Amino acid sequence: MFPQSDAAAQAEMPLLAGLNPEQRAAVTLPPEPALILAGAGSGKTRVLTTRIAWLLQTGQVSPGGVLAVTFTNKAAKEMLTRLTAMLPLNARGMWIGTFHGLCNRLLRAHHKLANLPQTFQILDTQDQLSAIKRLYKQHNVDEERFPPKQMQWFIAGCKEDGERPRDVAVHDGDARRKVEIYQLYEEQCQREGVVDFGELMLRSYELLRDNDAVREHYRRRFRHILIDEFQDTNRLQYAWIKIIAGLPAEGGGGAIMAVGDDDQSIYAFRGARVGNMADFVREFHVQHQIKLEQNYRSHSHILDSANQLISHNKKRLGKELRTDQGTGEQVRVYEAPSDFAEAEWVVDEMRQLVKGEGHERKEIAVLYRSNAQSRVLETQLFNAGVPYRVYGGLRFFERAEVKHALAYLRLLENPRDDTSFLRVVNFPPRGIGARSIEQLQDAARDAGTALVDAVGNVPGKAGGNLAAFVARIDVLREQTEGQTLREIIERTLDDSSLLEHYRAERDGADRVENLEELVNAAESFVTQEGFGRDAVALPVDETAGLTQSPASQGLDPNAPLLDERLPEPPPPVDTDTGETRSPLAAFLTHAALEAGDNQAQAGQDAVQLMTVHASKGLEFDAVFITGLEEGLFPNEKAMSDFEGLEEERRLMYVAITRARKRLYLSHAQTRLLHGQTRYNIKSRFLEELPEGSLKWLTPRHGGFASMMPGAHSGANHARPAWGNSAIYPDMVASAAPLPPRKAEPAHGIRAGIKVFHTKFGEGQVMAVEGAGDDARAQVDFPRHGLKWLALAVAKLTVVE
DNA sequence: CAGGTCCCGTTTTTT
DNA sequence: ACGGGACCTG
Repeated sequence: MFPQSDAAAQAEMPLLAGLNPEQRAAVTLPPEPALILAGAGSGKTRVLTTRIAWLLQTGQVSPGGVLAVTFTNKAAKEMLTRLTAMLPLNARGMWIGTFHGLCNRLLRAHHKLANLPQTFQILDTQDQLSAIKRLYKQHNVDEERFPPKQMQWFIAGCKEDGERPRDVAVHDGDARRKVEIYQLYEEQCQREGVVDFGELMLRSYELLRDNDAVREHYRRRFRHILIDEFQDTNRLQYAWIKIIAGLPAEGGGGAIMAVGDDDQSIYAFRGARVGNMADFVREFHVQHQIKLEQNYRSHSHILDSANQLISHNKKRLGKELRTDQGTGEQVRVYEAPSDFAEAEWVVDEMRQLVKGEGHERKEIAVLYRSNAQSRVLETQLFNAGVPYRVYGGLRFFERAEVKHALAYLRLLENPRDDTSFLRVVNFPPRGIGARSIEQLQDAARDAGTALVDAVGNVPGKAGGNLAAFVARIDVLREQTEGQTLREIIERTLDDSSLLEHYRAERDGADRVENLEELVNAAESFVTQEGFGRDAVALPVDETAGLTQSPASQGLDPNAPLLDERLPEPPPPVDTDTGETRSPLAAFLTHAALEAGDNQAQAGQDAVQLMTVHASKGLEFDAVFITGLEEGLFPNEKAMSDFEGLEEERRLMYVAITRARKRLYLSHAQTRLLHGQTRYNIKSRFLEELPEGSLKWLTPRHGGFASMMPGAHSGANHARPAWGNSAIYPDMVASAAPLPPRKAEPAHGIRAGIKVFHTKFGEGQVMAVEGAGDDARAQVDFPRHGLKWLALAVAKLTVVE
């Protein structure tokens, strides 16, 4: 699109220096729909940010015309950081954020049109569940019949499909009841002025769908839309993109760039639809598809392994990673007799990496399929005195004491937030028991009001206590009026007696610390997000600016002069979080949309432990992928269908591509799971790797089908001697003593052997668990698939 | 209201 | 095995 030669373009565009041809092509695509297939480690974020910088620098767009959407706050922050490092620019006008963050921004700006109070609060998953449970009590819903968790899943699913209660197809009585509950839940949320995560998306989608002026306004404004991790979008998110961009058929569908990798799609279980990629190409008439296949991360033994593994998937858009970095080391594979021994081995290897080869601990990661696997590893690391860090678990803003404090703060903003009301009405305890609360809830239901408004209807002592609580909040609200965020929070912690309560508690020290940390978090929020500087923005009026024609609005001061006039960014909301409200309100939104770090002891040079899912997007010099066993990885629960297995394989692909220089793969013959020893055979994924890129640290034998020699007849394993000595004579010395073990099961069914079933025919035993009458075996029948069979019932004969 | 007991679930997770 | 939540009792 530029007439200059490459060299000339580069001279003028230092931004483009150092990009490979595909990357440069992607960055400089014309303003038309495009799909970038970005392989792992191919410089995706760099392309995205350089694209934006290039568009700005060449004057094709002003900051206000950019909409960039990510999934996580981390990714959004990263994009913004890199962008501001590239170009000195005012990031204010840019809309870079997560789907939910941007939706929040839209809804705040147009709260009236969206039929929400400006102070609407956001329910996180916990809050949502408690809201549902509360609803159940009010309407006598049977928790047994409609488990709240399931209901929550149902509601989230409906919203992800864009369905309101009236849109849900009903086939039977149970379904009708579920939809009724969904309806009641919606009414409750509306009454209380709260929205859940799904609602943020759906409500803003509907806002755009139902208001022509608003929709047209944003379509005109956002001249360039970029979407990261497109393979992870769900149905509603894609619909949202379509409505904000406009399809070509509707005269829209201009410069929209979707970046993604179908091979790294690992979130189908939470609604992600890889199919959106193909739909996008079709519906936006995509003419530009670019594959980024040059990998800048890993050596080629590692990449070859990843490529070969993923080639076993049938459903792919097709892509192969390559590198200039040389072959590097082979992938090391280890078979351990037990999960315990596997963990020991991991720790030994790590010591060698750190002490012997001078690797930093934080450059070493141990990945596993499920969180339960971290335990053994942690024990070993702890005993060996190796500093480690586990990802996952409760995040800062999800901790009980922090949520209590936030509940008080939310009541200051919105007294009708019943979820928050109930959370703290008697916490710390102030003599308001279940009885009083019940009375209050009944009164509120009868009057059709929020709890706070029904307090006057509760007679006697209970009513007095409740009134005292409400008065306390009211006084706090008045007294903190106009104070800084820090002052508000400190005062709230004191006046609520939360601090006092935890200080008096025996094990309350951590909680007190977290509450103090909350003050710090608020403080850094204020400085980082610029509150206190110019937080008091214009009044929010969603019609302002929409009725006027763009031409009458003048130019964006940041916009370069172009022959084309750019519409001014929409008036009201435009700080980083889209807030125009008080710092407190902004902070509460921040807390709800960004739950904070979930890793302990940050900063220290520690080995990193995490699930494969959590590792996506990260990279390390050395990576251990542990527990490569059938049933665990690929996980049996994910393997009910073909799609499930392919997703597991993509998960393995993600895991492999985390490693820069060294990759270790391991599996254990036995593993303690849910208090029982399970006998697992090694993962099929190990068989799907290129033999030449692997280095077996333990003797290799047999294939997928022939595990555990010596186990193919019932007679052999009556021997209590746990049998590696026969198979791996060289391992006896090095292997750690095994933990005490129960005697061998008498039924003679063990993982790896072939059995015959009168109905299903011949099959292979994948796993055995339980003992005595409870013993069951998972058998893979060629014609019938995986089955769990109770050994006391099923007639299985061992096939020689 | 605290403190004990029973029972359930236990793949992956962000917002 | 183990932790969290619901439920019951003193």
